[in-house]
Amino acid sequence: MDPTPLLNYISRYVNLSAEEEALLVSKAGYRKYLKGQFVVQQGDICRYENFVLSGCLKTFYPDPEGQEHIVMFAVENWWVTDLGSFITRTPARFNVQCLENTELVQFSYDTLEQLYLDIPKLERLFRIILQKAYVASQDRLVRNFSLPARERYTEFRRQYPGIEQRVPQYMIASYLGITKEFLSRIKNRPEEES
Amino acid sequence: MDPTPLLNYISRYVNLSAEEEALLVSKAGYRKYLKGQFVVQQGDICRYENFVLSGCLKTFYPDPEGQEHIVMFAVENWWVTDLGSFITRTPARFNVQCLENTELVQFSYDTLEQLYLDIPKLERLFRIILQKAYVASQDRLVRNFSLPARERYTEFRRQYPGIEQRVPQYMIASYLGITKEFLSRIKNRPEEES
DNA sequence: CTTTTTTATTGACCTGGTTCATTTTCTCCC
DNA sequence: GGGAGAAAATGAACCAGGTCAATAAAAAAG
Repeated sequence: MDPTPLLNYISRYVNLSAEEEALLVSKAGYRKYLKGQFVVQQGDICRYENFVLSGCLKTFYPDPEGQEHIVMFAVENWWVTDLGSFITRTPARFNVQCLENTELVQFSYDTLEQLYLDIPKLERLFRIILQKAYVASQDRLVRNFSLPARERYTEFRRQYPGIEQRVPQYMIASYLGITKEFLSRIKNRPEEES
Repeated sequence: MDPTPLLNYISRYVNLSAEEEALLVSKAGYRKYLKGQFVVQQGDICRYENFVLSGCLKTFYPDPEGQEHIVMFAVENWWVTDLGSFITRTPARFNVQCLENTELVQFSYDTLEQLYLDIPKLERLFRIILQKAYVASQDRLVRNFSLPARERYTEFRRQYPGIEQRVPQYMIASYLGITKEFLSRIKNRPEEES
């Protein structure tokens, strides 16, 4: 595998020495998945924090009535895992599935904990990443409360310009929290202006 | 001020030496607010990360139509700030207002950045706190998508048993993303069973 | 190219939750 | 205690978005 994308990504937040980079890479796992394969399966304990080198994945959750709700998409340079399961060693509530053939860098729980001790800068790295992720999650919550579906869709396209071309429309509807039928109507009955 | 609650809280996640604790406390600000006062005001740059020693606050956001949406409540032992504003030094999108007389421990941006350098364990502390906050935020997102209002309300009472007694009902409705009228109906038309 | 399967569109009807207006109940302060 | 303002309850009309069912279009398989 080529760890360059991961190291480039990290260097945006902290400066690792050459030795630290080497250590990190030596502890990193690498795995290829085919389209359709599950990286995390609901009910299992989620073993890895995953960095996406290439490909595209969805994190989703079947609700009590069996409807699938997509929590997030992940593409190149994103982290993806069931964080709740990963940090508490409890059964995953989400599934993570590949929507394309995908290459991941993987860090197991124990490896990552050891890396935090060996390279304290990683604490800083993940602190910063998590700050951003938390703010993004709050933003999304706010949008879901205060914007109607049509505007959430517009917002989605602004924020994830690439993804709409890569995933089917019914998954975008699920991400937005509406039905595929309603999203179809939104697209085909464009904004009647006053 | 008595920093004991803060130190107790921190000790749940990392072990600080006596010197580190002393340094932390020496850098901590302390401030009392009266019921109704604003700790963060939308449009200002949010200057502090705040730890609640006593009292109760709401973080809220007026949507384009002027409706108030409550993003979170904070009580004793919670952190509260507009994190997006705080970390990026940009105007706050949220307001944070006291619902009771409130005592806060405050860390300014520069102070906290310096503390991260002086006490690297704080990177770990906040990394762990943010992991939990992020997971909680994702959970809430999922609940908002997949549960009807009545069950979200039940869930809210399970998760925040104290708060319902401390804040007016219309604020809980706002937190749940429904109107005060509808919450009133939910409470007074109890779950018709089959 | 043709068949099969997966996605997307469209229509008719339905419902959870909103809006607005009115009334009742709670607080709390003089 | 009594009165004023805030909070909660209630009723009636309404709407954003959902459900179900039936095509149509596109993609994948052969």
